[in-house]
Amino acid sequence: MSQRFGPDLLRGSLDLMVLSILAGGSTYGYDLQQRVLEASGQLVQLQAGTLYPLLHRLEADKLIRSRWEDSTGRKRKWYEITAAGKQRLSAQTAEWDRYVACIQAMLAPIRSIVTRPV
Amino acid sequence: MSQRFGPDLLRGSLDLMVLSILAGGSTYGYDLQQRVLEASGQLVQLQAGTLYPLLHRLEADKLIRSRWEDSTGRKRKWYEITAAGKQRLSAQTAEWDRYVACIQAMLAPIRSIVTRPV
DNA sequence: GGCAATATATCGCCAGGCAAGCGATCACGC
DNA sequence: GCGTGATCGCTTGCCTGGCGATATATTGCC
Repeated sequence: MSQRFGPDLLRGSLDLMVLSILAGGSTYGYDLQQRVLEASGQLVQLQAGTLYPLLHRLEADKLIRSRWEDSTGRKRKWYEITAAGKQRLSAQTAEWDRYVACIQAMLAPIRSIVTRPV
Repeated sequence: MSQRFGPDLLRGSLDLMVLSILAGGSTYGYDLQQRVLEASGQLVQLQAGTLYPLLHRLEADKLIRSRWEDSTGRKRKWYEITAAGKQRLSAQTAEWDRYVACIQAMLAPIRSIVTRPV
């Protein structure tokens, strides 16, 4: 199992991850957790104490919508991305891209200098 | 002037930026602020209330070292990166690269779907 | 003298990740 | 039946760290 990422790194893009997963199809919390884990190559282990407050926040912001479903045997809360959520996703993806480009540019000079491995 | 980045995005990599600047040469706080601003294409405006606590934190962790200097006319506090700081920089750069790759992979599927601009 | 820029610093607010814990349900083996 | 572990949702409290506001002093310019 490779190393996980620090909380501060994740902070910027957990919304992004969740929204992107939901953009690929509706699902419920627990499954979302598994999907993020898998999609990240076991690197992002979304904790329950992180996931549920996050979902509630996104719902409060009308970016996602929820519905209890028990017809599938088990009582689960399904989440679906809204139109506003898709807009946010695309905006946030764009911001992410700009950010990455920005940091890469800042790191470029030192990549050649500090390539001394421990 | 392009849009700035949200605090949550910056949170993951401000240390990285400061260390990378200092790896390129010693300098003092205020100048560092200007350098980050310039190096980021005016996108990262490091606030004083962010910068100084950050520098103190890095110093407490022995990643940088400081020295008051007033021989250059003005009294300024110069910061220099330590050996431990360089190691941290290289480790954090590696983590950043892994993180970016991870997120890019997660976003890849939705890039083709949600390309509907507002 | 007045005012902006330079230079460092601190305080309090607040958002949010996360550990820990809770309660409930379901499947499986014994 | 009964324990055990996975599934499923949720909450509380801690702690970190960016940021606005504010303080303070110096320098240069008009």
